[in-house]
Amino acid sequence: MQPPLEQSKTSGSRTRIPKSVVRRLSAYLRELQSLEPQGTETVSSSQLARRLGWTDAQVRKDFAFFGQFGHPGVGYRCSQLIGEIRRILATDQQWPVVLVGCGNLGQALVGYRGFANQGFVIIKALDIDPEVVGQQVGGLTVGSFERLESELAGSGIHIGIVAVPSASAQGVAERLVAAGVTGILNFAPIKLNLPPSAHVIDVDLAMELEQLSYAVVNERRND
Amino acid sequence: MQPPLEQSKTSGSRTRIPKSVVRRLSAYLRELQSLEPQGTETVSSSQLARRLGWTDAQVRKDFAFFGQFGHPGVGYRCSQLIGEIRRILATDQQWPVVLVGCGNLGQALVGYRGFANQGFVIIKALDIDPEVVGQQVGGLTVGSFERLESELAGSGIHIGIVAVPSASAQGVAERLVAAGVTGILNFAPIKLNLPPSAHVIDVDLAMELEQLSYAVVNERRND
DNA sequence: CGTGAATTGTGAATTTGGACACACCGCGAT
DNA sequence: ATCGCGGTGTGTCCAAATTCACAATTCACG
Repeated sequence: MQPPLEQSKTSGSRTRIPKSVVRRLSAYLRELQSLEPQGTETVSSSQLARRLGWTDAQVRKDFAFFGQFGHPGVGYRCSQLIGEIRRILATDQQWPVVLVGCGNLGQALVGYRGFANQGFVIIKALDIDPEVVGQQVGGLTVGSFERLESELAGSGIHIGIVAVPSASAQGVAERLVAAGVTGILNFAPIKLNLPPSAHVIDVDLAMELEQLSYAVVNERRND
Repeated sequence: MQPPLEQSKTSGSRTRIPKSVVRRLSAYLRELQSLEPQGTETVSSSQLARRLGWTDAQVRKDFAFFGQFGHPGVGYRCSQLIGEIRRILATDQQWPVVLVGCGNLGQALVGYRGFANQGFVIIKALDIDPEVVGQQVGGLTVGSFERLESELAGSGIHIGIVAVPSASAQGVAERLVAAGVTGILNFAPIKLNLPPSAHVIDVDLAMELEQLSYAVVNERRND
């Protein structure tokens, strides 16, 4: 039994938090956000679990990583829990985001309502193509990627979205990181090679379809 | 030691295959596809591992689920391995796909080159909005979702993409399943409730950004 | 044709993440 | 005020997945 040094869950719990837990946190948040407008005041771990297809213990364990949000005998108060999760995910603040690449996908992302709902606002859209620079996309004027550094100066932007062709993605990402972006959402189907200070999340849509085709062909009860 | 009953890895290995393995298979495929054009004939498990940030043992174990594709002392022949993986993922064939929802995102998806590269072709684009039905989107004429069943009749479509607002997603998905679609790529940020015969993969873009904001705020060495 | 270097495939060990079960806690009803 | 029910937080256990380590195999080269 170690002495209870600085291990009080409620503040800075230093037990490494698995990626999968943080991922589920987002899922809980979505579920709560769809529950609250229906007038649901409180929700129990087993209700949440049933809706998401997991176990109640899982739900409670996940929350326990970050503190004690529940009320024994009652469950979790939706609005409070939403607040807690947003605080954990750091979406209780607005995140300005830069988008690089205003092709089909990029343009769609600028107009995507789901981002703003969760606190992410694309405030800069950049492209390398002179034909595109200067045009209006969803209320934004496309800036020049070549002037990235000056475009970002003082903007407080730490998150960037890469929606450029595979061939350009690595270079774009490096330049973003050099300009102070530490989180990158990458839509190019290649593995970015960046310093460990940079956080990358890949969204490979073809990969998702591959998972589907595999699942469809191998009809089994293993989901 | 059990007798070698129908367990010859090479054909129908009946050891349940973890989802995560199939996911990595897609990643290997991308990496190989970017390697081959560079003239790389063979690749070793440790090379692949280094590029993807995993361990060599992991790479070999993953492949071992499906058979023995390697050549001791040599490694894996890229073109052969690509073929094997595509066969496993069932992307050695063309998959016709139906898209429902031709808003910003939907339109971008129709024009997305990455799909066709991996064998997925959106051959039907549908929408519920009479304003949109009949318009041209990336070479396709938008059809009416209301006529879903007749649109899909005899098309051999088993994969559908749901790119509609959250409120309509559940209904759309149910109707797709009823029309014979067994694999659904869902962009709506809600949990679809479907019979277990249906395979669903969720792509929640705001969730991905949440993972990023969490990572950016909690700068740790835990990725 | 034999030897050495390289690399696979895989059993064993280790780590990680998830399920179970239960003590404890509040609230509501009587 | 007390009792019982519903529900959380968590120690313990179990399963799954990752890493380790090594025998077996192939190719290159002399």
